[in-house]
Amino acid sequence: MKALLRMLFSKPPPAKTPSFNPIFIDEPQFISLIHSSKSIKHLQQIHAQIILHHQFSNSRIVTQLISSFSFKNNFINHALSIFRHFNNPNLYIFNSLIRALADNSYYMTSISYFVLMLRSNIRPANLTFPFVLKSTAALQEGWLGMEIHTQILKLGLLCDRLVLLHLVDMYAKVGLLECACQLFDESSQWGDEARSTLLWNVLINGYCKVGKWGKAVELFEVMPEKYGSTWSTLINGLMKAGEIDRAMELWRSVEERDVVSWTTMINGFSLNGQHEQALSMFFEMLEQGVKPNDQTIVCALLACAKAGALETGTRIHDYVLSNGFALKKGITAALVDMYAKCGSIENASRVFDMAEEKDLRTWSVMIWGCAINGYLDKALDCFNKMKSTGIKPDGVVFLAIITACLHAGNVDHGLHFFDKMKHDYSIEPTMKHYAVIVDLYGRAGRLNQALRFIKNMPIDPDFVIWGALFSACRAHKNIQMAEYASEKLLELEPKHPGGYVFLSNVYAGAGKWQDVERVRTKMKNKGVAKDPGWSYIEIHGQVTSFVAGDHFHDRSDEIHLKLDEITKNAREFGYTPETEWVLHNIEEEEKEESLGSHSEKLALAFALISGDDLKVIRIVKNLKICGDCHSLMKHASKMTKRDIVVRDIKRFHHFKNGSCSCQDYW
DNA sequence: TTAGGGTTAG
Repeated sequence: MKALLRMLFSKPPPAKTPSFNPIFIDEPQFISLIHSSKSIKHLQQIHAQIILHHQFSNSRIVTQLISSFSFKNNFINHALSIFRHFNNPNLYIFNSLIRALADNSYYMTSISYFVLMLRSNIRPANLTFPFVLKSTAALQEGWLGMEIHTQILKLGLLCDRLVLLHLVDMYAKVGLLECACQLFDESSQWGDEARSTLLWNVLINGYCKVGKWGKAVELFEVMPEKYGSTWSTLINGLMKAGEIDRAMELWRSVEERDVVSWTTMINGFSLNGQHEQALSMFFEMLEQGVKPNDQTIVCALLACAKAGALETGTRIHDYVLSNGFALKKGITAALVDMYAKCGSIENASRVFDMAEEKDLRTWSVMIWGCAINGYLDKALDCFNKMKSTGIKPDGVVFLAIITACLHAGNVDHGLHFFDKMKHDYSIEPTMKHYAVIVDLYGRAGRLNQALRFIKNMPIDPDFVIWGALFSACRAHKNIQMAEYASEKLLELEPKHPGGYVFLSNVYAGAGKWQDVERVRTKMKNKGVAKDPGWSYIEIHGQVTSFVAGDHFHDRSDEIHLKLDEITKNAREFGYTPETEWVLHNIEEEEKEESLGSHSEKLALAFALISGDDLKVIRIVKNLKICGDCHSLMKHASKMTKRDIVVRDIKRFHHFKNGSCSCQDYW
């Protein structure tokens, strides 16, 4: 093979006289060359040779070429261009293109080539349908699925077990479970061979995906032979439905727990916000001698990222390095994400810089990391570098870069990128993009512009949009506009606690206690409960969570004593509790007490009594940090001479020597 | 046979 490659690339045949060709390469040689090609450049050279050797109408070779190009991300256009230059494409050429498009998420285009195939009077075969159905499922187009079903019937291909499998899968994925069930029942006519365990699996998966896990359990129980993955599917379904205990019970009953079932549990705990359990499950798995795969590592790192568990994340990073895991794109992106979300942008950058392969997602997590940590310049630098490597930014990258502008308070830059995305890249903004722009205007106090922007949006503003305007009104004390926004919020989601909490916050801020009471009563009458605030802290690799007013911790008394001490000392440095952040109409002293038990403060006190050697105290909070806690953290960082890092729902606050990286703008 | 499968996933 090496000799053949050398022969090919060192002495290409003269381009102008292709008929005179001293080196003859036959079909099997070309095919094995394509299979062994390592880079895109290599493939392009082989493509050139195919043309020079007049082999461009050889469908066996071209089929291989199309699939090879499609395996490399971002090169699907090469596959398309090869297809377009092929005269009279046959079944194989069509199949390989349809597959290439479906595999690269170009679902619509793959369907359109399927249609073209039919119009060109080329009869689809069994191997055409798995990919066409995959695209249909992804597009969520049930009617299209039915049309294709008819085609399959006409061609008599329903008895093909994989065609049947994909058809049932498609119906389950587009939510037409009755059709899936009917097909499943009818399939018994072809015997057990056709009705494979996988077919059961697909149906059970379908039920889980629409949240009908009860039905899934029923099917599972009557299933003749239980396949490993079915357990995982079901456990995953139960976890997604929040049925943690049932999932655990089922998982315990699995005799041979494989990597996938462990990963499902780890991921399931994480999905339910139980990151501590997710991580202890991961370490239990290691203790039991089960080797994690890339996906397990990604899930475990994700749990660290969510809980802000830097120490544990670093431990997993060490594990990855010493156990021969290749730093492929998935793990790299997860590591960068973990370090960035744990507030360690230095380590995130280090992993990122060392990564051999950087895809859109790797760049994307890095830019997000810069954004939430408040490094606009670094985010911009990454954005430009990414473009120079030829990767085109997508909507998510633009969202990250605009968010970076938001946290840096740079309105003009943010608006510039928003326009650039629309006009230069033809990316249609999503609700999230609009929300960031509203936030951008709102935080800068440009409330009228924000409102005008919302009114001119081409899509109907959702809860988040009005919420962003609302927060801005609150910060800039515009009660009239806040009331308007809150009306919109309550219209959209009358059961969502956010709308009520927002409104009572505004009234409380303005001292309008009667109005606060009115909102609170309304909230109670409608049975709406406020989201509890919680915080995570990791000390010596152990994650602990606190909720506001928490007295459940073993060392609760000590924690509260320590907190009193910090507050007292802070007062001597000029800290006064900012009671406007309390909702209730209560006496000043009580208000102070209510503020005093916010979960991030409890976490801080816990860190101070248990981690003498902690140089940096890292806290993760599920809501936005309140002004009072923000103020106390600043004082605490100065008094204790320790850095305090708080990640709230929006961004990072790095407190150092009495000031915060957000410059009090958040 | 020029080529098709499910489970965990940011």
